Amino acid sequence: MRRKIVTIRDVAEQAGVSVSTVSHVLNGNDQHVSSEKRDLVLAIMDRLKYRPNAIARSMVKQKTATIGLVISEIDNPLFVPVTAGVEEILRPAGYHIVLASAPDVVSEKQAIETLRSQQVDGFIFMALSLCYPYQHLVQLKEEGVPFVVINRCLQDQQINQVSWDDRNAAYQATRHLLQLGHTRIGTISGPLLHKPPRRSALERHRGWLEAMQEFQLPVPAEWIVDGNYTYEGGFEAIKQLLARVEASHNLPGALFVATDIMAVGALKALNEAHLSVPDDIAIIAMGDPPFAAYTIPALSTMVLPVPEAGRRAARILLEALAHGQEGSAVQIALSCTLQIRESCGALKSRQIIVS
Amino acid sequence: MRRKIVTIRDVAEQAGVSVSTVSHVLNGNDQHVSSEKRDLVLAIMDRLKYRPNAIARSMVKQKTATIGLVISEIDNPLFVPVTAGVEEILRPAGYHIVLASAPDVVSEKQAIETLRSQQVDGFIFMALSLCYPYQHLVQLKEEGVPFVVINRCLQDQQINQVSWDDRNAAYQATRHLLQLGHTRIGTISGPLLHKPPRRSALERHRGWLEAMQEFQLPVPAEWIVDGNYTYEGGFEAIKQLLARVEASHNLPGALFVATDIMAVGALKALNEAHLSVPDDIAIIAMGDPPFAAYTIPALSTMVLPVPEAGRRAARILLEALAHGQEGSAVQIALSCTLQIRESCGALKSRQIIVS
DNA sequence: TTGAAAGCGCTAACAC
DNA sequence: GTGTTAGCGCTTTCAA
Repeated sequence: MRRKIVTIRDVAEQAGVSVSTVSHVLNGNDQHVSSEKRDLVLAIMDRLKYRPNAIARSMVKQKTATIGLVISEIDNPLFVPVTAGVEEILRPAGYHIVLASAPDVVSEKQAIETLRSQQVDGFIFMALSLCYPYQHLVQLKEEGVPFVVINRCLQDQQINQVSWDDRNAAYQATRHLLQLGHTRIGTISGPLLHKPPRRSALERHRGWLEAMQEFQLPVPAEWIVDGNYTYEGGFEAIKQLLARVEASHNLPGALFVATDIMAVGALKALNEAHLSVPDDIAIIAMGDPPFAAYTIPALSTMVLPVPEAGRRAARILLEALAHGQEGSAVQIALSCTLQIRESCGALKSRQIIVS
Repeated sequence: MRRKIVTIRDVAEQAGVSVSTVSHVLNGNDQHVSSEKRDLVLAIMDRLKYRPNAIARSMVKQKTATIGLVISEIDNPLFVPVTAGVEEILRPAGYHIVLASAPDVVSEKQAIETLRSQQVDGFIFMALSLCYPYQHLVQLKEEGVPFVVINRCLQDQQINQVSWDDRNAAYQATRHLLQLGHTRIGTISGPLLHKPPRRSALERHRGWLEAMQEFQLPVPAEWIVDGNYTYEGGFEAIKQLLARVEASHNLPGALFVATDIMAVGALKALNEAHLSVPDDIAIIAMGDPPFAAYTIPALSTMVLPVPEAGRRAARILLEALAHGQEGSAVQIALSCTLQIRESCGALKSRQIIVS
């Protein structure tokens, strides 16, 4: 990369000491070096603009102080805050992050291979909640490579995992609607029929359902519509809902929408239909990306603690890196908090739960 | 990283050949190896689950096939599409990307140091358009390290740069408003008074001004308000504009808003003031992040070709990596295209330009 | 406290 | 074609 590479040997020569002495001051092994020599060496390094070669060091130490962060969808809004959380913990610990995006299992395997040949010390996998096969992860584990997995659907108790408690969050979201006095609550769900299944979509749907059933509220099939986790899906979901109830005029008074982006699409379709949110239909969503606060009306939503997931994952990994993997795996489900904005409106007259 | 590391020597031993033969098949130097031996070696590699050590290879080859991507703001919406564009070009060329976020000059210098000690082969710098000092970049250049800079404010003709033609884009945006028949056009600008200056804010403002002056249209000071490139800034800008014209009722009929996020804030404030977009005020913005299509009304905007900037930067870098830096630097200003959606409405009765 | 020397896993002359 | 060997820049015993 540079014309003339300054090596530890050049420094040693200039300073009139041996390479091992230079190496010692480089690594802060002060007990092995007299302070005069140390200062001298430091001065020479400075003068020569010596830059230690991390590659060479990694080769002998058999570790690189870098970890691989493999992301299933680089344009997922969760990606940036997770990365930020991971960085926040890993950087002060002296680790670097190398990123790989791997939209499917095949490219994930490839990414793992590549990163391993780059000698990363461990991995964090950040996924959609897709229930992919994960045999290769089990194998990674068996080979003794430390890693942790965020937001993935896998049953293995031996694998470090952090995720969100989607079911409970959806339950709480629905309860919020109930507390506001709503009883006619429909849902725009994530892709319930997707193959492979999407854990979060299933769990969120289940949370909504449980809340409804707990209060013995009707959940007509026409109020359940799949929005496929996209803006367009949310938009179409409303169109479809409206078409379904056209004859019956049986419109729900509120909607639990499984992601904010679908809620934004729903808002658009509702607006086109001249239906007001929250007056005609209240909406609560989940996720809380930046834009959730910027819609008209601003979205009430369950906030996923995304950076926290990154931090937790990083800490778990650091622990594994330091003390080996021998302990049993860590499994964490982070809980979400309610962020009340405008899309659910105020208390309605009759209220079925008080809590 | 693994208990027992399989090396090229193990493979050679098992196959009963020399390490150089193994190395040759590893590097696809087929002309130097008989096909029987090659197949044998390949089989052994497979059996032993041999994984080449990229670190060791880089050490001897004096290059790592990785480039450093340093980003000034990781949560800038431009970041992901730029990265995607860079990846698209670099990956097929066999390069890896290591990411560093460096919000200020100091951490940028640090990031450069760190990445250089990791022996990256080159850099791409992706910036806000801040006019930071860039002495360290000049020095990088002098040391012969190839790099290219995206969206940065620097005058050096010797440095590879790709950016957007902000001035012209703003000019075109304003012309769109003019063509629609607007003549009373205000602006919500980026931070014009920021230190260090922000090139894009200045240029966009200038583009608007030039269009207005070209048609000798009035640009009253009360129609120019600083929105600081944020949602909140856009929101407050409208509040302020409304306050300023409260007495005179001298409201502009259209607004050139320098970024979409400010436009979203403006939409909110306008909505609160019961002013309709585009009927009372037309809005055109710049940037075109995903949410620009999702607002109500959807934003007409000048789209910055962000992935293209990433691709260009990557290609320039690849070129420099392959053939050295001896040629003069490449400087590209990408032009933006108009995306018409809803926020400007339809043609008004009288129209001052036809083109 | 200091230094000499043996590698880390791989490539690339250079011999054969 | 194939093998031998000298490093790449650094850390780390082990002696001195």
